[in-house]
Parts: sequence; C-alpha cells; structure tokens
Amino acid sequence: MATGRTHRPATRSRGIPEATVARLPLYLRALTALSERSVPTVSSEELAAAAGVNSAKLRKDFSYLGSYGTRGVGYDVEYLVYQISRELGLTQDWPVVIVGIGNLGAALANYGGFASRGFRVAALIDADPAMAGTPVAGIPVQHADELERIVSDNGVSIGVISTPAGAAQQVCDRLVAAGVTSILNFAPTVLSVPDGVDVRKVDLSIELQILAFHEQRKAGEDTSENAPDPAAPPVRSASAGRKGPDGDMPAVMPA
Amino acid sequence: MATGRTHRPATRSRGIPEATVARLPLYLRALTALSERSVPTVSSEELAAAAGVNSAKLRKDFSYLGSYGTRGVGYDVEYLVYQISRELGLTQDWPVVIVGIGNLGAALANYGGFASRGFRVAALIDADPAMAGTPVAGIPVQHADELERIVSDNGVSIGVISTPAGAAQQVCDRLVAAGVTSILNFAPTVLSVPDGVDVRKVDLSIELQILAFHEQRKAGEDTSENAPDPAAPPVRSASAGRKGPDGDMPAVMPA
DNA sequence: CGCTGTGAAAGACTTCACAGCA
DNA sequence: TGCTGTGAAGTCTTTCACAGCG
Repeated sequence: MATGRTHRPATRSRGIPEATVARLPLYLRALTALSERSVPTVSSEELAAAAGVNSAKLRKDFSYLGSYGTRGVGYDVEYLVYQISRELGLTQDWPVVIVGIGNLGAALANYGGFASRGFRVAALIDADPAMAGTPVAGIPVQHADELERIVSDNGVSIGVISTPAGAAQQVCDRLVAAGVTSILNFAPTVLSVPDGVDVRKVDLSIELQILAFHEQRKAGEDTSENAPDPAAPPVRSASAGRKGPDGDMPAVMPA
Repeated sequence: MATGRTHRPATRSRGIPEATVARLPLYLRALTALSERSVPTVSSEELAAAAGVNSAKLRKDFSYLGSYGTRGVGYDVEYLVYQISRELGLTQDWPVVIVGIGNLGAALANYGGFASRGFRVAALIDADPAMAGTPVAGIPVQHADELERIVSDNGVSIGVISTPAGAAQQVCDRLVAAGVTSILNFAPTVLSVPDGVDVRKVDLSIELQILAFHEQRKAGEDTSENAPDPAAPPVRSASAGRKGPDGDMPAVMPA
C-alpha cells in the first residue's frame, strides 16, 4: 500500500480499479520476458503463473482494459505489451529527478528498471556541495540550490526522494512548488502534500516488520501464544487509569 | 503492495487482518517519534494524522489488538509502543542476512531502520570473491560459499535478496534449504518457494509505473481524455502472425 | 474443444455513527 | 464531557463458474 493521502475518491481512474493498476507492472514485466524469448502468445494460466497471481484475477484485470485476448488461444504477447504500456503511460518519456544521493539514491540511479520503462533520470540532486559534479551512474550530481531550475527546465513531474527523513518534507515542498505532481518517497516519514499531488512510499523496514510478524506466528503456532518475555517492560503510565487487559505485561489476550 | 503469499486463506493470523498488520509498523514509527518527544498520550485523531491514516481506521486496527486506550483520554504512548512491538515480534532479536551487496545491498546494510527495530544484520553475502573481506557498513562481506554455514550458525530465519534478477531464484533456493523461512525480495523477479515460506517483494520500478499511470490521467483531465470507452478497444485487433523482434505495433499512437 | 470474458457470489477492508465508559 | 471501541453498512477486491466464441 502506498498512496499518500491525497484524499480523493481514489477510484477516479477511468474505471480501472487501483488493485488492477498495481498489478499491471507485474504483467508487463512477465510479458516483456516472454517477448524477449520471442514467445508469440500466452494463455491466462501461463502468464498468471509467470506473474505470480492466479488466472481468474488476471483475466478480470485484463477485462478492464478491453478484450485483448483470443478465445481458445490466449493473448498476443507483443500486442498486450503495447496495450499495457500505453495504459500505464509508459509510451511517453517521463523525466524524473532523484533527490538525496546516498547509498539508496545511488542504487536508484543505477537501477536499470527505470530506463527500460520509459523513465529517464533527468538529474541527481544532493545537498552536499562536496558531491556536486561527481558522476553517479554516469550522471553528475547537482546541488540542491538548482532544484527548482532543474525541475522547471526539464519539465519534471515525478520526483524521487531518498534523503534522510528529516529533510524529506522540505524537499517535497520544494519539488511540489516547482511543479512536481507525483512523488516516490523512500524516507521513513509521512509527507503532506496539497490535493492533486500523488505520493507513494516505500519503507524498507516496514516490509521486514511484516515478515517478522508472520515469522513469529510460525514459531509459536498453537502454543499458548506469546510467551516470550523479552526485556523492558512498558509501564510508565502517564496518567491515571491505563488499564490493559491486565496490569502491565499481559500474558493473555482479551478476546 | 508487496506480499507474495503462499496459497492460504490469509486468515491465519489470529484474527488480525493483513491490512492491519501492514499498518502496525506505520503506527509504531509515529509512536516512536512521540515517545522521543516524551509525549505521554495521544488521541486516535492525533496519532492517525501522524501516521497518515484516518482515525476510524486506526481505532479499528487497535481494536484487533485489544483495548489499549482510555476513553475520554486516548492512548498511552509507551504502552502502545510496547504492545505493537510485541505484536509484530520486534521484542525479540531477528538476525538477517543480506545477499547481493551492490548499491542496493549496501544501502540496506547502512539503513538505520533495521537495527532500531530489532533486526540485526548478521552477515553480508556476495558472490564476487573480490568483495570478500571488504567491510560495508562495518560488516565484512562474506563469500556466497559460506551462505549455508552462516544461516545455520546464526539461526537466521529472514533473508534479504538484493542480487540481480538472474541470481535471485537460486539464492532463494539456497536460503530456504538452509532454513530461512521469510524472504524480502528486491530482485525484479517472481520467486517460487515451498509452502510455509513467506516472500514479500519490493520493486522500485513498479511504484514508479503506478505513479506514471496516475500522472497520465492528470494530464488529460478535462480535456477529452483518450476516450478509451469501456467497450471499444483502440484498434488493431490481434490477428495471428504477430511476431518479430520489434514489430509494427505502434500504428495507433494516441495523444 | 480450449480458453477468454464476465455476471454473480463471497470475502476483505473501510467508513459510519453512536453506545458506553473514564 | 470527550474519546474509545465496535456493530452495521458500504465499498472494493477476489474468486467462482460458466456462457460464448474462435
């Protein structure tokens, strides 16, 4: 999940459900692989397996785009690649800027998946003057002072933020003021943006925490639930009645 | 969106919905920030704003964990931090290995959000012998030959894959064979794993593609739109024969 | 016959709105 | 009084299952 909070009905997208949109890139990746192997057609079953979803879902997804398959046969790979690309807006060129060229920013600059999907890294921006001029992934890093000019000169509408959390909101504000209307945020902070600006976020530690949750379940499957008594009891109730299910460290859960 | 769930009704987690689990880290982050500022209590309204969700959703989410709030007052910050940490399994230590120490792997190794959440980078592994011994983020990189031993010696149950796509499945298989049961995959490929192993994926370019989709919609808001009406596909029915490296597809470029 | 496309049913998630407790 | 906790309603998503076409 990632869309920021541009409180919009969220389903304005010409009838295509968000859940479907989120899967289109997956299908596209699988189709591109097939295309490179010169496979002419695929069935929903095969493509679904390659994309990691089930076939009913895939067919339903495609039905929102139109009827691009052939009954009894399957889908024409090249044709579908084109249709999905067009639907996603990848048939046009999207200049993007990456702000914050630390380890992560450098990784993003080097990431091949961008260029091959219609995204062009128009500029790398960092606040550290010492980095100015240094090329990363063949692109010279420019100083943050140039941000507004760069965005405007290149007609950038998508910005990537990979700065430390503390700088993210400020960078975001400047990007938006300069004309950016879509932001991909890697900083572990909630960005607030005006209406009409989309934010998606990727938080590396969140994914790991979700895994830990499930991992924990596996460990103590049917035993009496969380027994592990680690350290540091919470407590420190600030006001009068904080009344947990029982005192401080519940060993049982309320139903 | 990220999960690569193994076929399961998904309703295994002792009643806590997946959607709620995915938000717990968000709440935890916001609460940690409040805790650092020594704020004793928060209302659902305030916390929801800090986490970027709405308050009804937050209260509903917390209701799955138990009744940890105080009517008329709000939630005790420290107590909630503890309860959520425990629910997520972050009160225990999770050794993780990162396989593939390129730009991204290095960024992950340096990412502070791990250590502060109970995750400990037990080892960095790369297939390039030249990297062996070189420290990244203060941790020496070890050769891939050591993978099985490392996982086993450290009791690693969570693995992070940041290798190129081509190596991911193989690395995954080895991790799983060595005992890893949760995998965070950054490689742009679908991993297949046996039942009982969880995979979550993060694909940097997918997020960008979703943004492009919405960005494209903004461009043609009032102005006629592409007019892909629900029933009529854009043209060019896919008759047989379509193939060849790069064909004649774009005969109908819109916009 | 095989596979797509899709109504209809089931299920998951979100939002509403208010009872009830501190 | 003020805010939590939660049934109930509403919305979105997935799955089923089969009609219909090549």
